[in-house]
Amino acid sequence: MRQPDADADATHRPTRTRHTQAERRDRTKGRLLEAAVLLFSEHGYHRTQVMDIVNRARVSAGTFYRYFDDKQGIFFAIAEELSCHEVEEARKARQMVLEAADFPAAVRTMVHYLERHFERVVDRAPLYRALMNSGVVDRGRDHAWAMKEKAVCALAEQLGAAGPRDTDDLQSLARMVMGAISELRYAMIHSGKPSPADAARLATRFLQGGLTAYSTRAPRYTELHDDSWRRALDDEAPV
Amino acid sequence: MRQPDADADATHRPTRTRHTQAERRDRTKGRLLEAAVLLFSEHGYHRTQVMDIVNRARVSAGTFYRYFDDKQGIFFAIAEELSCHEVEEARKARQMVLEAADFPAAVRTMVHYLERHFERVVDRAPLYRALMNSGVVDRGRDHAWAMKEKAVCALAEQLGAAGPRDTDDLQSLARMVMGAISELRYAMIHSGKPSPADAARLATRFLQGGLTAYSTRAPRYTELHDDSWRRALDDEAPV
Amino acid sequence: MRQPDADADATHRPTRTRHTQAERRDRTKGRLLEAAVLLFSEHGYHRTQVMDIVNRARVSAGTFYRYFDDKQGIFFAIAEELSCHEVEEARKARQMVLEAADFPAAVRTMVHYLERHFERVVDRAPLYRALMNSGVVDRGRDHAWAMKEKAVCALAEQLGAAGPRDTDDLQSLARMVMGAISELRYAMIHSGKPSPADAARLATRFLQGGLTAYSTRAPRYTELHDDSWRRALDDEAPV
Amino acid sequence: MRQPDADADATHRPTRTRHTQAERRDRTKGRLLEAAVLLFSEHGYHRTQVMDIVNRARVSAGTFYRYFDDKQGIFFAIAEELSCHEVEEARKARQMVLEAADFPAAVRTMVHYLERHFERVVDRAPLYRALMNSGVVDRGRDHAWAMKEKAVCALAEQLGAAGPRDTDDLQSLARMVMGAISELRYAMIHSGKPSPADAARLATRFLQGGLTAYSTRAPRYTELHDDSWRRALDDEAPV
DNA sequence: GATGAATGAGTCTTCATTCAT
DNA sequence: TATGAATGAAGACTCATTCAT
Repeated sequence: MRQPDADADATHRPTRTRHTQAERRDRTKGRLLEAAVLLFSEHGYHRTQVMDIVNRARVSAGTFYRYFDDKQGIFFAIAEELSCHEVEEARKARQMVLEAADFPAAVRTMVHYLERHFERVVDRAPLYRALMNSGVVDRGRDHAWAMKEKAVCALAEQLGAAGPRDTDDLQSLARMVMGAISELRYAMIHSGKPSPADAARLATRFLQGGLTAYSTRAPRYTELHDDSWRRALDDEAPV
Repeated sequence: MRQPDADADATHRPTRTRHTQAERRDRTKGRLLEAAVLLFSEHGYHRTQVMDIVNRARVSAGTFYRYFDDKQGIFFAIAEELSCHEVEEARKARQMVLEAADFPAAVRTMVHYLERHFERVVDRAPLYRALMNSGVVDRGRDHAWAMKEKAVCALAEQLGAAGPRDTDDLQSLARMVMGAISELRYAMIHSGKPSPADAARLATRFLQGGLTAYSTRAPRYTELHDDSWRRALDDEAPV
Repeated sequence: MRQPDADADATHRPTRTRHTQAERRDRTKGRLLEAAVLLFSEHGYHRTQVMDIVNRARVSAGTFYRYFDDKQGIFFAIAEELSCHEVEEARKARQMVLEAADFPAAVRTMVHYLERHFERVVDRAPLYRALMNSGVVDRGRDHAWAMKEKAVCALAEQLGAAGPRDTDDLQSLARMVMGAISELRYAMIHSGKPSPADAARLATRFLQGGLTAYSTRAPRYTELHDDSWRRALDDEAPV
Repeated sequence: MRQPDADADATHRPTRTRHTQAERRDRTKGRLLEAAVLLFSEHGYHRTQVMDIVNRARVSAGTFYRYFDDKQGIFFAIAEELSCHEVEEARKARQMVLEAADFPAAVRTMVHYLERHFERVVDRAPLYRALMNSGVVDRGRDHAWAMKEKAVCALAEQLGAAGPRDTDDLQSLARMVMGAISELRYAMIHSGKPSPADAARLATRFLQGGLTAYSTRAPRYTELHDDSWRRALDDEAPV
C-alpha cells in the first residue's frame, strides 16, 4: 500500500525523537495539503470531502482538524501559499520592468516573467486548477475578488507610469491583460496546449500590441510607437 | 352511430382551460427560473437551496420537480437559454464582420456587437453572475469547457480567415481575446465599472491592437497595418 | 396510442347520453382497476404510484379520487372482488363435498374444485400476484390474516366433520393444506409451471395422503383407509 | 539508523484501543440489527423508518450509514444471516436423512430437524416475521424467489433419490412440502399456536403421508409402503 | 365530471465536525 | 497525539392528495 518515501527521508535523517516528531508533523501536514490539492484540482472544492483528503493522506479524520480549522482552512492555506508566491514574483517583475535600461530590456523582462509564470503553472497544474472557482468557497468570492483587484491596481498603476491617464481606462486595460493571460493559463492546465514559451511570446506580443494601440492616441507614449519592442521580441525568440 | 371521438373527449377535454393552464405553467416555470437566477447570482449554486428557490418563487417544493429534474436541471436550463442566445448573437456578428464592405465597417460591426453584448450583461447581470463558476456543478466544468472551446474555435477560424496561419497560435489568440472580454464582463458585473460603451471601445481598440501586433509579421495582413481601423473607431465613438 | 376497444363497444351501444355517462363511469373505473392490477402485479403495492395507475388508465390524477378514497382503497377493492369470489367458490365446493354420494365422488369434486381454482389463478395471474404480500398495505396484514383464518376454520371444520378431533390439530392440518396449495399457486404464477390439471391431481393425491396419514390413527376415519380415493383419482385422471 | 516501521506507526497505532474499538463496532452494529429486526417485525419494512431504527438503537442517523449502505442494506443483511443459517441446517438434515441406517431413523431425523427448525422460529419470531413479505423490498422478490427455488430444487432432488421420477412432479411435491411447513411457521409466529413439537410431529406425519401417497404408484418406493415410518413416529413421540 | 398544476409533510441520505479511547 | 466511531443538522427529493379551472 504505502510506498517508502525515500526522498523525504534522505533530506532529514532523524537523530532525536523530538526532532522526528516535528518532522512528522510537517510531513503529515504536507501530505494533507498535497492530497487536498490533488483532490480539489480533480473534483473541485465541493465534491471533495474531508474524508477523501484524509484517506488519500493516510491519516484519520481527527488528525485533519489538528492541522486545519476546517475544510475552508485547508483551501485558504493552499490559496495563501500560492498567491503569496505569485504576488511576490509579480512585484519583482514589475520592479525589474521599471528599472529596465531601455524598452527592449523591459520587454525581455516581461517575456521572462511570463514564461516563468507559465512554467510554474504547468509544473503545478493541479495546484492552479484547484484554485480556480475559488468563488465557490464561502468568503472565497470576496477573497478572490480582493486579490484580483490588488493585482489589477498594481498593473494599472504600472501602465499609468508613463503619464497621467484615465484611471478607469487603465484598470480596464489591466483587466484585459490579466484576462488574456488567465485564459492561456486555463487552456494550458486543461489541454496542456500552449507551451510556456509559446504562451509567453504570444501573450507579450498580443498585449504589447493592445496596449500600444491604446496609448498611440496619447503622444506621451511615443516610445512605444516605434518597433523596438517588436525587434526585442524577435531577437529574443526567433520563431 | 358511434362518435369516434368519444374516448378522445374523455381523456382530454380541450376547453379554454387548456390555454389558461398552459399560461399558468409558463408563469410558474418563469417564476422558478427567475428566483433561481437571482439566488444563484447572489449566493452561488451551492449555497442556494431548492427550498430557497421555491420560497422565493412562492411555490411548493414539489412544484419545483414538476418543471426540473433536479437542482442541476434548473442550472443547466438557465445556462442553456443564455448560451444559446449568446452563441447565436456571436454567430451573427461574425457573419456581419465577414460581409463587411471594408475594414472600417468590420470594426464598427465589432464595436456594435461588443457594446450590445456588454449591454446584455449589464441588463441581466444576475443571470451572467449566476453562471460564473459553472464548474461547481457536476458535469458543469466539462460543459463550460466545451462551450468555450466551441467559441474559441469559431473565433480562431475567423481570425485565420485572412490567411493560413498556425492553428495553435490562432487558438491562443482567440483565447486571449475571450479572456480579455471575460474580465471586462466580470468587472462590469461586480463593480458596474466600465460602461458597455466604454468597454466596447476599449476592448475593440485593445484587441485590434493585439491582433495587429501578431499579424504584422505576416505580410498578408497588410490591410490591417494602416490606421483605417483606428480612424473608424474615432469616427464612431470619439472620446 | 389508444387502441379502439372494439369488444367493449360491441357489448353496449350507447343510445342515450345519460346511459353513456354511466357506462363511461364504469369503464373509467374498470380501466383504473385493470391498470392497478397490472401494476401492483408487476411492481408490488409500494413501488406502484397513483400516478402510474392514472397514466396507464389514461385518466387524470383527480379522477382517481372520484372512484377510490385513496391508494389503499383501490387495493382493497381489488382484494375484495377477488376474495368474495373465491370464498364463495370454496363454500360451494365444501358443500358439494359434504353432499357427495360416496367418497370417490367427494374426491372427484375436490379435484374439480382445485382444477377450476388453479385455472382461475392462471387466467388472472396478475390479479393473484397483485394480492400477494397484502401484508404490505396498512391494515392489510390483519385483513389478510383474518381472511386466511376464516378459510382455515372452515376447512378445519370440514376436516373434523368425520368425528370429534383435536381442534388445534385440525387447524394445523388445514393450514398445511392451504400452504401446500398456496405454494403451487405461487409457482404457477411465477413460472407457469404446474398446469392447473397437474397441480389439481398432484395436490389432491398429496393432500389426501397427508390427511389419511393423520387420520389413520383414528379408527373412525376407516372409510379413508381403503384405496377407493386413489382409484377415484386414477379413474378421473389417469396419468 | 532508520526505523523501517516509523511510517506504519504513524498511520495505525495498534494498542488495546483497537480491540475495544472493534468491540464497540460490533456492539453498535448489533444494536442496529436488533432494532431493525424488531421494527421490521412489528411494522414491516415500509412503515419502519431509518430514524426509528437509529432511535431504538440509540445511535445517530449517520452511524446507520457507517454500517449499512442504505435501508435495503440492513434488510438484506438480516435476510442473509438468517438464510445462510437455515440453508446450512437444511443441508445437514438432508445429509443425515441420506445416511440414516434405516427408514425409521430417517423419519426420526426429519422430525428432529423440523422440531429444531420450529424452535428456532419461535425463539426468533421477530426475525422470521421481519423477513416475511420480503417481496416488498426492491429486488427482494427475486431474491426470495431465488432462495426458495434453491431449497425447492434441493428438496426435489432428495425426494427423487429413491428412483427416477418426473422432475416437475417432484418439484411440485417439494413446493407443497415447503408450503405446508411455511404455513405452520406463519401461524406459529402470529398466534404462537402449534408448539414446535406438535408442529414437527404433525408435519412429519402429514408430509410423509402425502409423499407416500404420491409414491405408492411407483413400485420402487416399496420400503415406504409398510407402516414402519408410522411406528417410528409413534415410538418417538407418542401422543 | 374531468383535468393536471400545485401542495407539503415525510424520508432518506450526506458529510463536516467532535470526542472518547 | 492519533484514531475512527459517533454525531446531527442540513438538504435533496418523493408522492399521495387537493383544488382551482
